[in-house]
Amino acid sequence: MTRDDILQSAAQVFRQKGFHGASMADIAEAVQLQKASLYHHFGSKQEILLELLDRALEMVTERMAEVMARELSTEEKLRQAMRVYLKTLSEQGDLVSVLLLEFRSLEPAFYSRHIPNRDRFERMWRDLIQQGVDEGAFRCESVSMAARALLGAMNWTVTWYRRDGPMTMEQIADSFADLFLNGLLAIGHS
Amino acid sequence: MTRDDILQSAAQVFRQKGFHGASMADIAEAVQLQKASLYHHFGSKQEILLELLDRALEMVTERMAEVMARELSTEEKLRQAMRVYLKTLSEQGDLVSVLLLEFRSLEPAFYSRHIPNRDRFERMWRDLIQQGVDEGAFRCESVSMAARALLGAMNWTVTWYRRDGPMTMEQIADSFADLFLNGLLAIGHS
DNA sequence: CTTAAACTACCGACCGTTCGGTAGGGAGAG
DNA sequence: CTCTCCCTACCGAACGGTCGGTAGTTTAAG
Repeated sequence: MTRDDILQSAAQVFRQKGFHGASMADIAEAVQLQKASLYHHFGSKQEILLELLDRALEMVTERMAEVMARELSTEEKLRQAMRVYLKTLSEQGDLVSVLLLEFRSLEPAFYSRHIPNRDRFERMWRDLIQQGVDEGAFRCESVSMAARALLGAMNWTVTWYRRDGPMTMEQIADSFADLFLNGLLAIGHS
Repeated sequence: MTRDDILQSAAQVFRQKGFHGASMADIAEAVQLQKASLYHHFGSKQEILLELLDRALEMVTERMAEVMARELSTEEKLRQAMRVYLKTLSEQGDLVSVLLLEFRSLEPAFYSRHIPNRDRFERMWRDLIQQGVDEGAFRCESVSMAARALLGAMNWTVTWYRRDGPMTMEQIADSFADLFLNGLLAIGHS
């Protein structure tokens, strides 16, 4: 059993039961180990959560940066960013769910160290939108509110998306992108 | 101490620590009672959560229905619905946070009884958007995806909104409404 | 022989919950 | 007016069980 195996099982258990609702015994059972054996690999339950959050955030940030570096129109970049992020959310559902839903369970010390990374990821989205506004491709009152609406809609999918549902994450991403780019109104705007 | 006092404090504690992270002793302390005394008013910790969720959902559904009944254009109705929902979210932050974030802590039996009410609330939003499409005022590929994007953006505010932040919930609501109605693109759509 | 990784056995603390009991305030009978 | 009875609200103490975490031992591979 490797560190990674434990993390993967822990993410699964945390997603199902929540951090406080899941016990070390639950994690141990999921990874087919005795509870005490977990402490050979990790110092504490908190440490498992912290590493999960770090890894998850690093992953989504990395993938986002990769999209940002592409040579594309801002509109297309936004579309692809949404597609990549939501695809990550479906492929690494356990990991990202923990990132989005359980980071409030971090102890204050770890929590405050986690926040800056989180902000960095959110800023990438703000910057992307801001770039569109600067170019004249986008138009919106508040860039930060637009970014938060966008991220909110996408993040919230962890609460209802099922892999065996009627739509794939790519379809959902395209649907969201159309909505955010064109809006609901049938007539063009002034 | 009334049942309501306990519920209010419980919502506050659940929001801060999560359902599983909060103990009956925490709730008792918040309402200045011994934890044994809580069992005079409620049968179990689960029962407190259940009643909180029921009340919260009933409240937002009621307010939403009130807006739906107004004689307005569909666009204006959507704007007002968003304003009312987000205002509720800021005024009853504890209650709605528990509704949105802790309902997964319900035991399966209660959970399945809760779901239909939840669906009923979400359907109101879908119906509102569908009405706009039928009238020709709105245009979107998938009504249910639009509703979920809308609700996701709004629900996610519980994770970042602070009452002492730079924007009021009304401003945020208007900002979100403009974004969802007009979209990001600067040029009119085809 | 060493060392990493797993085990069994256990700890004190805390969990949700229950129990027996009490303070105080009406309600009804005499 | 008072005595009895009951009721609501609450409390201190304790219950069985589970929690995160530790100590010490065995296993297995290099």
